[in-house]
Formats: sequence, structure tokens, C-alpha cells
Amino acid sequence: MERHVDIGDMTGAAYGPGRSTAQRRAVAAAAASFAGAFSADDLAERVRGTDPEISRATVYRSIAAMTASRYITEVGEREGSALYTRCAESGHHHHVVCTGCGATAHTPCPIDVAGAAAAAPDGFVVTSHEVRLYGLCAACSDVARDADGCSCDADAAPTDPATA
Amino acid sequence: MERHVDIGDMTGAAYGPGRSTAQRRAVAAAAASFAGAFSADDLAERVRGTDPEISRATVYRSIAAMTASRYITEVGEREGSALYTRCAESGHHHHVVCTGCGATAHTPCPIDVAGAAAAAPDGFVVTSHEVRLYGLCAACSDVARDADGCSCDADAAPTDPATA
DNA sequence: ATGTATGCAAACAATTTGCACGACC
DNA sequence: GGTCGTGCAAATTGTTTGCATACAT
Repeated sequence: MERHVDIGDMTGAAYGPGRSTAQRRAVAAAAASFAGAFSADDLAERVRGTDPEISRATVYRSIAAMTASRYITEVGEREGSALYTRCAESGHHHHVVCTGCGATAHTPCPIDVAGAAAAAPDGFVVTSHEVRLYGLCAACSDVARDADGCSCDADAAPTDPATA
Repeated sequence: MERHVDIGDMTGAAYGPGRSTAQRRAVAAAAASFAGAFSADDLAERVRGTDPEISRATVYRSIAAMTASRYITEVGEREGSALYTRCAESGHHHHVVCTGCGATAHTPCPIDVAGAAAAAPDGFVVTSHEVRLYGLCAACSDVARDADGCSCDADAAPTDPATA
């Protein structure tokens, strides 16, 4: 839920190796501008505000580069498309995505907390895992209780509640 | 959550509501014949042994029906396609999929074990989750240690280890 | 220079769907 | 007989890729 976005370093490459191009900088800035989760389309749409000429292929390639350099992380999916979030935290953890407003929050890895034994029965050795959590942020769950419109201020693209 | 599926009752519909047709019975039997995880293609290929004329659309529609009736469960993915497994257990749990041979094993839900608090920080209410575990079964991890070929006997379609 | 990034458009692949026909109850 | 399931083939859709050009280093 917290935000550690250092905008202001958009003069150089905002993430990892690779060349610093106007498009890449624009995409990185757009990614950082989301308070929560965003899809490739959300990102593309937002980048168009900066660079209307940017191509979808470039957005996808930038997402791949940002994911590889851990500038962003895939946190779930919505309607068949992947959701990402800007995350500057190091260490193994996961994210909860608010299905109401797209806000995200960190969570410790439940598998680490539960212990390997629980996850690896019968001699299985767990080598990798994926944990995706969906829910409602404090603001959206208040709203849900009040049966009113969502009023939280996250500017991420809203998610279809049906997905939950 | 409960199940009303009687295995061994392949004369009628092997799962849920809907009509009992030869194709549906063949698909259900094929699904049950896998020792571990299988993809839609794996299933289609195996069903062809019984009914070479079955269409891919029917396989997908049967998968949807079997998933809805909890006769099978989606347990992960491999190379972009979903993996399912036959599962007769009731109660909330997850599966580990062996990336070597496709074998599966049950595991308690790590999120339940870890406790809601860990998964739901900052006032978030977690409403749904997805947990996918990949690893190596006892046989495959032995093999990995011996740097030899996989000798486990699960007849599920092997999974690309790179996916892990 | 030289190699990487971009754009465009075509390619891809898993899954879904419209439609007409045949099977189940 | 009416409804649901099936087959075929075409459509969908998120994402990837080939290729020629433009740009960063």
C-alpha cells in the first residue's frame, strides 16, 4: 500500500540495464504513476498521454524488461490479462490486489510462514510457487459494507469484482 | 464444496449434472486415467484413443463442466496452457505438481496455516486466492540427485522443468 | 560504427463461440 | 419434441515476433 516511487530519476534508465530511450522512460514513469496494479493495456493507455506514438509491442517489451529487472512484478490477472505493480521492496513477499480499486499491499509469503513441511508432503520438494491474493482494501471494504460507490483514492484501473 | 461424484459409475454421467453422452463419459474416464496433472491437449490426445472423432471444443466444454462440478481442479499451468488434475478430496486444499513427471500431491492451504493476518495487512480483506506449487516428487528428486533419467511411474504428461 | 530499440503488421496459441445437426430424456 | 451436446470452423484475444529503420552509446 505504501509507495516508494522515486520519480525524479527519469533522466536515466529508471530500471535495469538496456538503453535509455524516451519510450522506455515514458513507460517506466507511467508504471510508477500507478498507485496499485495495472495491466499492459492500462499501462499502454497511460503512456499514450506522454507519447501517443508508442506501440503496443514496445509496451510489452518494456514490461518484460521491467519485470526482468524487478522494477515491476506480476501480481495477478484480471479478465485474462496479467496485472503488474511497481514494487521496490526486496526480499521474498507477495501482494494482495484490491479487486475494487486495484490498490496493492505487501504480504509475507504464506508458504514461508506455513513452513515447507506443510507445502511439501510425500517427499515432494517444492521448487517454485505462485501466490495470488485478491481482496478489498480498507476503503473498498468499507464501501462494500455501506453498499455505496467506491471512494478509495487509488488511481489504478478498477478490477471487475466478479473476478474475486 | 461437497461432491456427489461416484467413480465407478461410468455408465451414467461421471460428474455433476448435464446429460450423459458417450463423449462426456470418455473424457471423464480419460481424466481419471491420469495419475497426475494433464493439460487440455493431453486429455484430448488420450480421449482420442477411445473416441478418435471427439472434437477439441467438446474436450474444452467437458473440462468446463468437470471443473464446475469439482470432478477435476485446475492446479497450475505449463507452457501457457492450464493443467488440471482429478481430485476427489473435499475441503480446502491445494496441489503440488511435479515438474518432472506431472505427479500431484495434496497440501494444506498455506494461507489458512499462516493465518489471515499475515495475508491481509493494512485492513485488506482477502476474498480469494490462488496458490500454485511446483516441485519434484520423491522419485524425480532422487533422479535429479543421480543426474539420470526420470524413472517415476506417474503416467501424467511430463512438464518442462524450465517452467519451474 | 554498431548493436539495440521501435513500429508496424503478421503470427501465435489457447480457448471460445455461432451455427446446424444429432442425441438424450 | 424440445432441449442440450457435438462438430466444424471461424473468431477472439493477450502477447510475441520478423523485419527494416531510427537511435543510443
